[in-house]
Amino acid sequence: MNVTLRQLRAFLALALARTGSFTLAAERLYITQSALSGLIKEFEQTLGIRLVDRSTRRISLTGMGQELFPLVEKILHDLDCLLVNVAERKSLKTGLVRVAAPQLMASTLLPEMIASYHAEHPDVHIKLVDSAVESIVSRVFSGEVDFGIGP
Amino acid sequence: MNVTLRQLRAFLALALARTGSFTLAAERLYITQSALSGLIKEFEQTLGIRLVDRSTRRISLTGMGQELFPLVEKILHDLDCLLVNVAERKSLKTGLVRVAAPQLMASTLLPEMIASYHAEHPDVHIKLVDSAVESIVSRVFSGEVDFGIGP
DNA sequence: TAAAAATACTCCATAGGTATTTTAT
DNA sequence: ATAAAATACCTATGGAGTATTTTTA
Repeated sequence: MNVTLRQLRAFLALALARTGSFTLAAERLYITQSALSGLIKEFEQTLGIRLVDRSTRRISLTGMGQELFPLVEKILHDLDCLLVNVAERKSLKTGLVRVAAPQLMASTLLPEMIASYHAEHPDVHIKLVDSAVESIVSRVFSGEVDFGIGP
Repeated sequence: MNVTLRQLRAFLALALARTGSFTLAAERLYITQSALSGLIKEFEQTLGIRLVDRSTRRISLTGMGQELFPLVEKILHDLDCLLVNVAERKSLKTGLVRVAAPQLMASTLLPEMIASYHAEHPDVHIKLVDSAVESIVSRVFSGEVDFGIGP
């Protein structure tokens, strides 16, 4: 058997559960005690070493379990950071950007710029708002547009 | 769907495959091209972003794929280090240790020491080799024992 | 047109749940 | 005696393979 992320997350939840209980840790993972028991058993078998001392009243990590805990925590933390990072970067590549510009500019310079930008970032939609020069700033401040272009 | 280690390893193998081919990368993972294709597809769907530009002649990572690559590599590297580490520590907690000692010591001091050590490390077996004082060193050098104790 | 990726489909392994048994206090 | 972990068993999901289709240089 190979180590899986599910096993690592199970171990981490168990190690973090200050209550020291399979049942409690399982609830936090939204799985049953039975499933958590199985995951920890798998993990221990894969490593070939016992990580948790069980008793019916309270559980605690073995020496090896305590050594492993911060390392596993770091790996999962790194992974979660990576996933969040991707999600954030992705959000920069999609969505809607609203631009206020004077009508002359909106009909001459901008279409070409928008077209080339669209080629690079096809999932970003751009909404052009024709504005009198003197109202551009107020539209930005009001939040009606994301930014404005003026002379 | 959740990210899995298999998906991460698949992505890493593909990114590392300088040949730029699903088929080749799949072989290194000892899975079929079909399975690798599925894993990458899953991974991309989970992240909601494309990581690999495919063509029938050559594949390459997208911008996001290139950013992700070193991060994924690090996480998997950390994990593999952790597993090796456990294996090494485990080997310190099992196995056989051979000790050469003079008969007097072997029958007086050592039994108690061995007993208390055994309580801590039940999987380490200790073999006592009675030796004349003058032969202890040579037994160590010959590799017949792991270490010797003498006056 | 040929080489490579994607897909359809099938089978089996495994994950997780429920119900029950075992264990330790 | 009781509370908690382990286990037995069942079902459903998913992973990987084979065979086929689609794609693009």
